[in-house]
Amino acid sequence: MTKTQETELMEMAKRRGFIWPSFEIYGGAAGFYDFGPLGSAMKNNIIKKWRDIYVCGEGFLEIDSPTLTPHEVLKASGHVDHFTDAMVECKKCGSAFKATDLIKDKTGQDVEGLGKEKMQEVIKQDGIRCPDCAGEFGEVFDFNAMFKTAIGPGSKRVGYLRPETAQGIFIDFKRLFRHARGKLPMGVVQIGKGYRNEISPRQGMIRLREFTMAEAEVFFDPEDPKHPKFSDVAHDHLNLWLSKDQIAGNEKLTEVVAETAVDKKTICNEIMAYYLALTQRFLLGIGIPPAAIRFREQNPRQRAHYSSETWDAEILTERFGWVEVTGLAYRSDYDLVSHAKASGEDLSAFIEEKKKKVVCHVIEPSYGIDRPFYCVLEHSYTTDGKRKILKLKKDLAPVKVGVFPLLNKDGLPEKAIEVEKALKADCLAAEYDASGTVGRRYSRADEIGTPYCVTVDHQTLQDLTVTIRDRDSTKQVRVEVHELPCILKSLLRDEIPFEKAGKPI
RNA sequence: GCGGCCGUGGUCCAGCCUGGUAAGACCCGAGCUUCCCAAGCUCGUGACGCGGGUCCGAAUCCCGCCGGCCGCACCA
Repeated sequence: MTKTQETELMEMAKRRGFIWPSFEIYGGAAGFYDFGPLGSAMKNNIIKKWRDIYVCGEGFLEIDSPTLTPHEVLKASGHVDHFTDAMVECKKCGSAFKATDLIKDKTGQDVEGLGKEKMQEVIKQDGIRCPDCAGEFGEVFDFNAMFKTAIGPGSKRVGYLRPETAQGIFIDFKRLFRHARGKLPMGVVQIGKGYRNEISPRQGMIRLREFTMAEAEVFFDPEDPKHPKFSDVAHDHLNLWLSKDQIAGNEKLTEVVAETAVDKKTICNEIMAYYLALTQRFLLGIGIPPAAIRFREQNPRQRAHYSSETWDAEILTERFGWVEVTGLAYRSDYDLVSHAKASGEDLSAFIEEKKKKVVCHVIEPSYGIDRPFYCVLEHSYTTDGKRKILKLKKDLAPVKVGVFPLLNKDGLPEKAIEVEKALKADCLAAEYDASGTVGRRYSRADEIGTPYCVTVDHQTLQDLTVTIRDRDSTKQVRVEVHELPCILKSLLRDEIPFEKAGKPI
C-alpha cells in the first residue's frame, strides 16, 4: 500500500460511512471516532466472528457489566494506584517526564513504587533539571489514566469509567463458577467499551480514549495448566518475537509450533499457547495475512501490574508499523486474591477431584476491536488498474449483495426492488441501487467490499433469472430468482465455488 | 504538554503573501441517454473550525480557543 492508497482508503472510509471523527460539528475531539453505518455493520461482523470463536466454539460464558465502576473495585484491582504514572513537568519549557524513568536515568536509583514524596525528594536533593532546557521541575504528580466521576447526585462516592472489562468478570466470579457448575477450566468473556484518558491521542483509530474491547478470562487450576483441546492447535505455527531479541535490538522472529513452544517453556503453558494459536486463527479469519502477524513477548518493565507473562499479538500495517491488537496476559491469581481480600468474600474454587479449594489462576486474552478494524481495512484495500476493491472477507462485508436494474425503464427497477425485498426478507444485507449506470454501481459496490451484485435485466422478465456478479473476478453467472437467496447464502459461506453457482456468462 | 505545519461544499483541494463575499476535480441528486463494469449531455444541492479585534469591507491581517498532521514526550 502506497501513501496515495492510504490517503484514498481514509477518504473512502470517511466518504462512504465507515468511520467519522466524533463531535465533528463542535470541532471534534481527539481520541474518539464514530462508526458510520457501514463501519458499524463491519464492526459488528468482526465482533460476531470473535463471539463465534469464544462463545460458540469454546463455550465461554458471556456477561455484560457496567462500564461505570465504583472506586473500591478499581482500588482493589490496583488500577487506582497503578494505572497511573508519576509525572513531572518542567516549569520552563513544559516538557513532561515519567518521574521514575527520569530519576533512573539521572541517578540510577530505582524509585518504582516509592511514592511521590520520595521522588520529589530525590529530584530536589540530586538537583535534577529538565533534560531538554535545564529548567526547574514542578511538583511530582500522579497522572491516572482513568476517567473519574461521581456516582449519585452530590455524592462523595467516586467512580471511574472502567479501563478494562475484565474487572466485571472477576467481581462475578462466585456466581459464574456456580453457573458453570464448578467446572474448570472456565472461560468467561465480556465485550464492551473501555476508557483510557490518553495524554495525547494520535494515530487516528490506533490510540483512542474510548474503545471496544473483547476480553476473555480463562480460570484454571494452577497445578493443571493443560488445555483439553490443545491437540487441535499443537501444530499451528507461531511467529514469536522474544523478549531477549527485543532487548538485543534484534528484529528476528522465532517460528515455532505451539507444542514445541510449550515443551521448551518459551510459552509458559498449554493454556497460554492455545490462546495464542486461537488469536492467530481469529486474525487470519478476519483477513490478516500470516506474514503480518507476530507475537511479541513483553519484557518485565513493559508488563502491567497484574501480569507475570504477556504476549502481544501484533499486526503489521503500512501506516503505523506493527500495531498491538491483542494482549495475552498471565494474570495469575492477582485479581481474585485482591478482590477476595478487599471484599472479604471467598473467591476460591472447590475442585471436586482434589477435594480442596484453590484460587484459580487466570490467563487473559484481551482483544481490541477498533485496531483490528483499521488493520482489516488497510489489508483489504486494493487498487488494481482503475478498480478500487475492498477485498473484505465475505462475512465482514457490511453489505452482502447489491441489487441493480440493468436499466431504469421497462419495469426493471420494480422487479429489482422485488428481488431486494425478497433477499432482505431472508436476512441478507441487500442494497438496491439504481443511480447512474450499472458499471458505476458495480464500482461503488467494489469500493465498500460488497461480495456479490445481482442484476435484473430484460431476460429476467422473460424467464425469471438474474445475474450474480463476483466482486473479485467480475465474472457472472445466471441463476433463477427463486433460488437466489439460497445460492447467495451458500456463496457467502464458501460452500460452493462461484462458477458452480449458476450458468456462467 | 512543547515545537513546526495546517483547518475552505460529501471528498481532495485553489484562493490567503498583495483584504473587495469563493474556483476546480471527484462524489452526490434530478433528468436525457444507456441491454453489464466509474462513458456522455443538461440541470442542481452544497463550504471559508469557533470567538474576538482591525477595517467602509476579512477565507485573506492580528489575538485567543478548539481540532488535525509530523517530531519530542507519554502509551500501565
